[in-house]
Amino acid sequence: MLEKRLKAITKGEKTRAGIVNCAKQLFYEHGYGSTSFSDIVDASGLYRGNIYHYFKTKDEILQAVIEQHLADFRGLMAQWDKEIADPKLELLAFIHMITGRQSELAEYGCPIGTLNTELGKDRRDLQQAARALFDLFRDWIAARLVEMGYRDEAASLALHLLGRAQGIAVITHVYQDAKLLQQETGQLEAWVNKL
Amino acid sequence: MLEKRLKAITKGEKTRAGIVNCAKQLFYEHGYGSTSFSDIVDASGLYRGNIYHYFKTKDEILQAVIEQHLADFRGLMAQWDKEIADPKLELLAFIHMITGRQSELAEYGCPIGTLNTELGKDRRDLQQAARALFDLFRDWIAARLVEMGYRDEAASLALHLLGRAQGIAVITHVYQDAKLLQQETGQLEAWVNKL
DNA sequence: GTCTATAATACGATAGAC
DNA sequence: GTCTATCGTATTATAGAC
Repeated sequence: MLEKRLKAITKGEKTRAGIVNCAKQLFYEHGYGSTSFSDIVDASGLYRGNIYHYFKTKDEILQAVIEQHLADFRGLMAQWDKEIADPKLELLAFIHMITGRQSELAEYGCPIGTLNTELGKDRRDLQQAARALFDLFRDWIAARLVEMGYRDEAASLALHLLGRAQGIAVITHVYQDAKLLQQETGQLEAWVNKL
Repeated sequence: MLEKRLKAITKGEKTRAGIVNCAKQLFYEHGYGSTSFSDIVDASGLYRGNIYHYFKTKDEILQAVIEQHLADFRGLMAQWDKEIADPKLELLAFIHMITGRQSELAEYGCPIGTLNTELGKDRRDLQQAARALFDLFRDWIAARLVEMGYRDEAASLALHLLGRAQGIAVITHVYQDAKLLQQETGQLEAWVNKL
């Protein structure tokens, strides 16, 4: 029992995390609707009943996937906040993240944008949860802009930056061309530098 | 027989057009994957076999829907070309189209962007056809920019404008807020005016 | 060209043994 | 917590009468 309390990750939690990570990747690559429960079963190497032991429905898996995305990005932002003092350089780090993931973006689009776009059409209940991913970036960007001296404009400037990034992701995905991403992120960097 | 040749639209063509228009709306509102064949049956008021008489598969319906979109937008562009002499004012008409459709965009996103995003994930064969919608706008915008004196930059500026429009559509859809669209299109208009 | 019945399969979800 | 078998439904598509 002591051992159990000391160990941060139990076996069950590890299994659960494996399911979530498999589903996260599948949902990203094929979309939520196009990923079947059996796809998750096959990719995870587990059995159907085993997965249903952790999640009552496929929708619940998506909820966990969204929370995992949130945790991932919060980790990234915490790292930026820790390592980079200048808020403008932090915003450039955000753009650098996009260029660093250019091949994935060209193949599957933006993980948070494509998810919200899919769910926004006829699963608004779930899209409301996925929207938190946009809020996370919007608020973090706005906070950096406040640090830079922008006050009233911070919120709208943050959405502008986020929108530009989304537009770049869509174009890159549609044309599956990372070169387009590089051209456009260059202009977005210039926009940030002029702030 | 003479009568048949003189009539531009036969009964069969009218039925076919009805199917395509129903499917176009359903695909836009709910996505291609989430729209079942039965949904199209119900919305069209026809019978299953009747629809299968015109289209062998659901994918074929999508092909026809994409061609309908192409025809719709070609019609719009032809109208702009006819009525507006100044190429810069034509680009502003393009942006004005976006603001004019703000409520649909907030509810369902951009019809061509969301379609390409969905198909780009695991139906690349169909996305290749849907990409023609992006090409249509890209080429039309680039042609206007050439008229304005831009030569080498026309292609990349066209993709920039298209990307910005897509980004605005995504943000508007995610937050289901037409006000955001108005703010951002205002900035995009300013960008065009500065050209 | 219009209509109905149904095939064949994939889906999410459940039951219950171990 | 691990595994298998199966239910009920929805799916795309076909067959064939009218």
